[in-house]
Amino acid sequence: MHVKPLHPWPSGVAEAEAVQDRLRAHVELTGPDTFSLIAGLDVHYHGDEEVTAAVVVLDAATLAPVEQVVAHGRVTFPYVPGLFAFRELPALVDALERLTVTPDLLVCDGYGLAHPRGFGLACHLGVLTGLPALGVGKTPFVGTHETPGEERGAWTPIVHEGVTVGRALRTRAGVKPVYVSQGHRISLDTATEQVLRLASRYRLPEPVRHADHLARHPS
DNA sequence: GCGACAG
DNA sequence: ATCTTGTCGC
Repeated sequence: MHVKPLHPWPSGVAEAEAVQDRLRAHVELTGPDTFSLIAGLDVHYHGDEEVTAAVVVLDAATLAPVEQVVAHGRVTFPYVPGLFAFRELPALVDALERLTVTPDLLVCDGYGLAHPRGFGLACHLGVLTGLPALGVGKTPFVGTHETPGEERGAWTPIVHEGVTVGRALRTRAGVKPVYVSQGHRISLDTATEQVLRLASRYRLPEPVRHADHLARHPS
């Protein structure tokens, strides 16, 4: 599939923040509410600079894998909370460009709107591909939230600067919640619904689990 | 001012 | 992210 070029690529923190501030205007918070091909994305780190990015596309109805691709690369950007996307984006875009099918939803490992400047990895990937995208985080990042109820499906809003930017969602009874936020072309209700549907067996959505496995054990 | 801070 | 064993539970 085609992905918009990453250029201009920032060389430092200030430039990276400026890129986020500029691209944020392109984010759309509404979109389709059903999907047929769902992609999970993840990156695995080896040593200091080497990374493997993996994308796994699942049939939305059966969750059967349709296509799997990996891309190897080197990380150039330092880890700065809020600029995390600049570490993983090049390898993830390489992997996406190797797909022969075009998914209609990207499930990203990280945040979308729930980000210091409202433009996390899921927003960035959504804008570059033009596809609906959502982010699933494993630990709280920005904003405040109450602990959701212990039952599967329970959720509470994540509020940042007076605005709801995501939800803490319990995907399995008695297991730590996950943190869902919109990336691009999706409503918060639809993002929540998809994550809950994709995470009935495990805490994290199946597409992300498949991608994580593939990135660790490329075949 | 200081610490905390997606992966 | 990663460095790491056993253990509890389905």
